[in-house]
Amino acid sequence: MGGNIGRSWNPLVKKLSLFSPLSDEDVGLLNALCAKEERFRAGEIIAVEGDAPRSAFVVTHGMAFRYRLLPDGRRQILTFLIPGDFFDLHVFLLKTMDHSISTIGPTRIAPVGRDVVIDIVAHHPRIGAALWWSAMQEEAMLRERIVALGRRSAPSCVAYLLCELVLRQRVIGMAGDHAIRLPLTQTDLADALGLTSVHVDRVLQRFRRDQLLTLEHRRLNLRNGGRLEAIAGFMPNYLQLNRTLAEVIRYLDELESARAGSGRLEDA
Amino acid sequence: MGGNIGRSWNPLVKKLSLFSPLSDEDVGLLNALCAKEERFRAGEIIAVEGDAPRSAFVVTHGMAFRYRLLPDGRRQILTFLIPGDFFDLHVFLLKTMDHSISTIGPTRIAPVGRDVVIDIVAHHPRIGAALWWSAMQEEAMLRERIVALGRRSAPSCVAYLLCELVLRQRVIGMAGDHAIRLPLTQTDLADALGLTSVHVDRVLQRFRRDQLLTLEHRRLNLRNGGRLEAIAGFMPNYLQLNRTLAEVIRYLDELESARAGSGRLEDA
DNA sequence: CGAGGAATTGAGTAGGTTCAAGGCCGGTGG
DNA sequence: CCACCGGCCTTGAACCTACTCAATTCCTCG
Repeated sequence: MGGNIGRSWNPLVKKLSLFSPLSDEDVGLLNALCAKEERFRAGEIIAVEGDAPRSAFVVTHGMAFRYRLLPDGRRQILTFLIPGDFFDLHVFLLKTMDHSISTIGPTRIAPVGRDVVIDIVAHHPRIGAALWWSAMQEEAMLRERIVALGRRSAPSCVAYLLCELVLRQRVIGMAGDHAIRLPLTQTDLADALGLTSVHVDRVLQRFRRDQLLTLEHRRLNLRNGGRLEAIAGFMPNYLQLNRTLAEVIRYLDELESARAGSGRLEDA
Repeated sequence: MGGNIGRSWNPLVKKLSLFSPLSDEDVGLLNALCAKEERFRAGEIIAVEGDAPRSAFVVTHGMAFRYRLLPDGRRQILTFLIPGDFFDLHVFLLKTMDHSISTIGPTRIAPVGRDVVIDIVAHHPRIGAALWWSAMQEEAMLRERIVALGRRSAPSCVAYLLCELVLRQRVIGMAGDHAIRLPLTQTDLADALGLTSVHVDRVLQRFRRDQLLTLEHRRLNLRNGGRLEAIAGFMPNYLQLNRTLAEVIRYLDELESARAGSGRLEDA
């Protein structure tokens, strides 16, 4: 599955491979990137709203989330970041962060300087394409969240978020078929879904009563994933996990030829 | 007001200039792009969820929106697209649309083929950078919407959306200080904010009673914009309209040198 | 073993929905 | 120019989902 150079399993490689066929060199580079990880303890704030962004990041272990705090102290969690997520690539374009980032449990994150990003995109088009695809995926998740917050009931929202987290962890090989790590507190779930922790609790209780899932020791066990997806109205296609190799290759070839023709290529 | 080729005012140029200093050649190219516009009548569907995306687009006149329909017929509007918005640049990366796009009033949109996009990015780094920045801006708007839907009251939501639309139109020179075109129906607003048209109506009535705004002939008049922003908790910084020339230039120079050094550059 | 955050419970409340009906345009055709 | 039509806005009353507040229990970690 993921492995390579050393002996290590690398969620970033695993994720990007889904989209783009990576060369051994590519894989080596990604492993090297992830090797320079920094450790953060639980609940540590990595980036603060208003700061200038410093670098891009790759999550290698643990979990983090983007969030905004409102003046009255309420919090809205925007996205969860799990191992394999390579984010804030646009670091040099934005002047200030419009949100903060914090860890959930103990987490390891590898900062990636802008020069490295530039090098990757310049010399490793397959990684570049895969990163771009992964940014599209994150944007699609934002849209999906808007649909959930806007038009779904609380049970449906909760179910949807759990389904998304399960699928994302499955993709990077971190999920058994029926269980994932879920270090989230009910308050975290609530803040991600625009609900109250009290209400999230009641929803989860009902899910348990209905034999849909169990939660214990920071693990989520799915007892009836199908039914949960039905409640969520979960349509995983928005994660765009259905790429075919042929198309990717064709795209990359186009990149190459355009590059030969002139100079640079690729972009948002 | 709308014209093109020759001497005309171009909302795309206006918008991108905010970020990146464009050469005359750049401007010419953008004008040419916008000249090949197609006309759509009110309520016409431009792209359907599930389809393969065909090309990128620039809105030149009118207004459109991205949306999703749920199985039960409910609708969630994701973003509004106004003149100057250049969107779906990632067209070649995604296999299927995860949402649909439709016009509101009569609207003109210029399709931009992938080869043109590639050419722009390859030969016009300033436009490329500006487009990338504009994509970041769209993503920031998605995040802001999540915050609104998740943690703000209905009046606050409505006020926020109006403030955003006013500011966006102002940026492209389509707003007087106190009035903008607003061809949206109350149902549209409701579907964008996860509310009911009935409730949106009551909120707007209250705004009018409080002398905050008036709505007539598809125009929104602000009577007390400051107070409206206060109700919205509107912090326009997320639109990243505060770039300074120096930074942009520095970034572009880096693009140039990296390009010289190798081949391509730039990316998601 | 103790402490503090997290989960749970209950009762009362409120913001927003639902349903249904009526009124107001603006556009269209005679 | 007027009458008609359909979509949109407006209104009211009943309802319900999810919130608030506060107290209690449960865990987990030190």
